Amino acid sequence: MPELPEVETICRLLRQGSNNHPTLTGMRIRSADLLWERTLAEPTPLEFQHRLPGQQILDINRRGKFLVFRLTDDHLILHLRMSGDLVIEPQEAPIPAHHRLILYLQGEPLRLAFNDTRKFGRVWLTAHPNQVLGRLGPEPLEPSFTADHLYQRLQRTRRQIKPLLLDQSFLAGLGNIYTDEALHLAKIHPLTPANLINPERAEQLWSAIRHVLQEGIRRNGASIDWVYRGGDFQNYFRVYQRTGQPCPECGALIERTLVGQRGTHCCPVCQSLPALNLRKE
DNA sequence: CATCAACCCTGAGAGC
DNA sequence: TGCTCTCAGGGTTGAT
Repeated sequence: MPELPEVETICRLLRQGSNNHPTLTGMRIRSADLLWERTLAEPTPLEFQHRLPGQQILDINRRGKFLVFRLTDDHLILHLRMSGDLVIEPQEAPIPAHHRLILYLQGEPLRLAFNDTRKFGRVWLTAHPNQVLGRLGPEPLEPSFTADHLYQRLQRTRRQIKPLLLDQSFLAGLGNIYTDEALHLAKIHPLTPANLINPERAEQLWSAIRHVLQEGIRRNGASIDWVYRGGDFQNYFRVYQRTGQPCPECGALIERTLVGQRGTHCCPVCQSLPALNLRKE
């Protein structure tokens, strides 16, 4: 479940380097080893092998939950989906289970590996990154994403707020964890129709979204289930995976329901639905 | 336009 | 112990 904060954490690690490895920026890709073909969304494996070697990594950025490597001629774009991770390791190390794509680097005895247990992750090599990223909604942490901007967008639809926030074309970067956390912080029920959220509540939601994302980044993301990347935001969840435990605000027991086929955690007291049945016309 | 189900996958956990 | 079953999860696609 890498969401925006987890992808941002990985992005910074690759860009800035760590005790164990230097920055990837400026390095050249020597060769690629594609171990699971379906990981590659485009182009064909043959063209990928032909085009990638020799290209230099000019820049590493994040857009929504996508990692974007700007290369000499192309953009290398990765989506980690459920279980993906990127690791830098010695080029001669044994190849762990679930490695799907390995990029060997020039001039350093290192490789960059895409590990993805569930095989949902995808990689694109393209000269036209907008064809992959173009439908994404605004970046929630950008200054241009204001509370009023959010309110205006909420007004345009009657969709339930939780599935709407998960829709990457509405807003880029939220997944199940941070959506549940943000809705609880803003005291909004996940089924609330978006256009019933007034400017005041919209501002609370805007603030909550940015707060949980910034906290997630500050804690280096959340490590849950079998995916561990060193983050500890999971220790600060207010509702996510806390079914039956007390709400940090009011002490009522957190409930788990399904909303748009997604496991959803919320406080039955803090997050109440507007009285829809009283609405006329 | 909004909602829903199926699909892609694996491993963890439950039930037997 | 070891088998089988169910389920979670993001995003895409197609149906209602």
